[in-house]
Amino acid sequence: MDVRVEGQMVDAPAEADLAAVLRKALSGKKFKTVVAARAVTGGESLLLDLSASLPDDCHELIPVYADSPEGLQLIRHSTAHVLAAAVKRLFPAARVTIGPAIDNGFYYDFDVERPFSSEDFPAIEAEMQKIAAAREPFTREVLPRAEAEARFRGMGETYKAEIIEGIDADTVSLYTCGDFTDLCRGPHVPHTGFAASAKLLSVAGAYWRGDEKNPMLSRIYGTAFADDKALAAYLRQMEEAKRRDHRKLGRELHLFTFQEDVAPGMVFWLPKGMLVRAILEDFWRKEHLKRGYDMVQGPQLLRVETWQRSGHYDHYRENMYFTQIEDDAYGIKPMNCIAHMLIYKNELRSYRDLPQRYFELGVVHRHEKSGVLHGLLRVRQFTQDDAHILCAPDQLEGEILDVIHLIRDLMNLFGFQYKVAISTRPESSIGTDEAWELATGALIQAVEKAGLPYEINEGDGAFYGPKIDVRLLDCIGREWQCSTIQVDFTLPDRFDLNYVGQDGERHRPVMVHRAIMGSLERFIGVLIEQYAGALPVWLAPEQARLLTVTEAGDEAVLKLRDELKAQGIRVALDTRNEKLGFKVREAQLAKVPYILVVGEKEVQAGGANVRLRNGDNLGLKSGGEIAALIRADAEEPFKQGGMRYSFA
RNA sequence: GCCGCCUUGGCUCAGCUGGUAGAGCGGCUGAUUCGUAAUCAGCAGAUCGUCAGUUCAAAUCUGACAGGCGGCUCCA
Repeated sequence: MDVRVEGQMVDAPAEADLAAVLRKALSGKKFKTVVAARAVTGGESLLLDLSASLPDDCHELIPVYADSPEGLQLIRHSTAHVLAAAVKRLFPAARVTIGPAIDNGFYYDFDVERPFSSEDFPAIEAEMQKIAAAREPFTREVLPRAEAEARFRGMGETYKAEIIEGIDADTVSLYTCGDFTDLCRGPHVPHTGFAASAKLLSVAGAYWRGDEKNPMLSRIYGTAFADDKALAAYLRQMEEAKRRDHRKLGRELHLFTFQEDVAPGMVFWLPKGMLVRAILEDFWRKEHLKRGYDMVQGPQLLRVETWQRSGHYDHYRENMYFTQIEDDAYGIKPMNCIAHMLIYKNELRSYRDLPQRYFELGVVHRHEKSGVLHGLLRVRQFTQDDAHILCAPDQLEGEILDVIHLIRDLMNLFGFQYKVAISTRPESSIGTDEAWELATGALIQAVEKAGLPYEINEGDGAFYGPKIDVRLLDCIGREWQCSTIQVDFTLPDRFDLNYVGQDGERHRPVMVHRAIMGSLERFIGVLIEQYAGALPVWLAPEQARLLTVTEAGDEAVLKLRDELKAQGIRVALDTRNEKLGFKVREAQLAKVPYILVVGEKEVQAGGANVRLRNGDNLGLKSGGEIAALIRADAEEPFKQGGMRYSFA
């Protein structure tokens, strides 16, 4: 039969394996880098081992190369097997569990008496190298389920046996490389030689099947590439990413600090960081006013009875801080919604008043478990750009759409890549089926109307309603939730919110909880990493720094400073008795966008020599020109989007 | 909260198998007036996270606690 391979037709004998077919079409050099192949039959293509025999109705074979994304995933998955094989040789008592490929690498979880530490890596890596050098073939066998289960039980591999119990099929496949056999769906690379460019990265505890109630396993993370060069490049890139870490940059740029012994998980904003925050807040308040929100502010402490009524006391107590004042118990707010509802309830509302959109930069406290704190990205006290929209049911979709547009505009302003997910009804939840259906439908319709790609997270919604979540990435690719939109039919009920409809009857409003930046702390943290500390000019705490060459420039520089300040430019002076190179270096490391040098020439001509933080030199410019330049630069990001910000 | 690792001056880090601490940057003082990523010199600054224990002797060993880092779980 004839099979197409990369454009050429190959005659494939019956019962040929994929490797034999590919070898006919590809040069020897090329063939060596093939790790698997996709067999195209009819409309679909199946990823198969090279040792698999050619499916009957296959008319095309697509080779999967080692350095392709799919090939890398296979290499990493196979390398996880090699890791497990090495561990079993060195620690025969270890029981294996699962070991998948993940983004940028793989992991394998083991049940061991003594958890692994990174000190075990050299020995394990050496053993892996030995296995790789032996180029052991990965061989596949298919067994009836019961037989496979018995075999793993016989080996004492109880976790594997447990996995097989859960598999809904008559047969399962096993893969063997050297002396190690693992339950695995496959496919795998042809031999262990493809696991040669691997490195173990870290150890971690992980619960069996991700459940806190299950035993803690010892997980080893690693990564693997097609060759050593690619591996080295990746490791260098990771080093580079660490330089963007907002915790490091926050310290170096004097933006914020933590005093762990005084207030763990709570930020001390330093003057420069607070200035960034203040600008961001100012912009954001104005944007909300433009979009029809009203600013409100509720109290920080509410009496405990209120939290009991809202359900927070039952469902959220472990995350709350409480305090006792005289004879009364108070809870510090972990959310802003209750106060906003009480503000709504302060007056009798008509359908004509809807929607009511209450906006608050609300400071909330949540007692997060100690192990989860992470710089600005996970804290215990944070400020939400929170709003609660109370509307009639038929206004719901339009309101959600407006919120999505606001999210889109903000993300575009900063050039963030983001992921959207819709979370549906969880098992333990309250409310009627109709309400859930209506709310979920409204969310999906709105997201589709806005043209955003999204995924569905089944059963991941809040207990009172479904939600849209938007996640941003930090510098090493971890996802952090920022925006969230939640539809809530329950709390308006619990607090007996009403509006008088056209019919003169009382009706229940729907509440949309939404935050766009999510938490200002987290958002600024991601922002710092996104820009590697070099914030856009409109947010830069110090937009320009004037440097003198000698003290002969002192007088001129003061005049220039005042001129720029009068134009609303945030400008600082460096008239220290240091060499120019030293001052330029410090300004550049401080990521000041405009470095303005005043020496003898500039004193004569008036103005300053303009250097940008990327090293470009724009030459001599007058004070007026410089101010115009900086303002134009500050306004640049706002040109495309639907937003404006006036620089007063 | 759970698992592993870590915790030495403001920052980054040395300190080997136990004999009561070092450097660079930064700070201060002085000299230098020097044109686009580091001018030179001097000085100050740490009971080595906390509390116990082992020891003649602990930054170094043991334990508990606190905090941090990487994960798990959770979440904005």
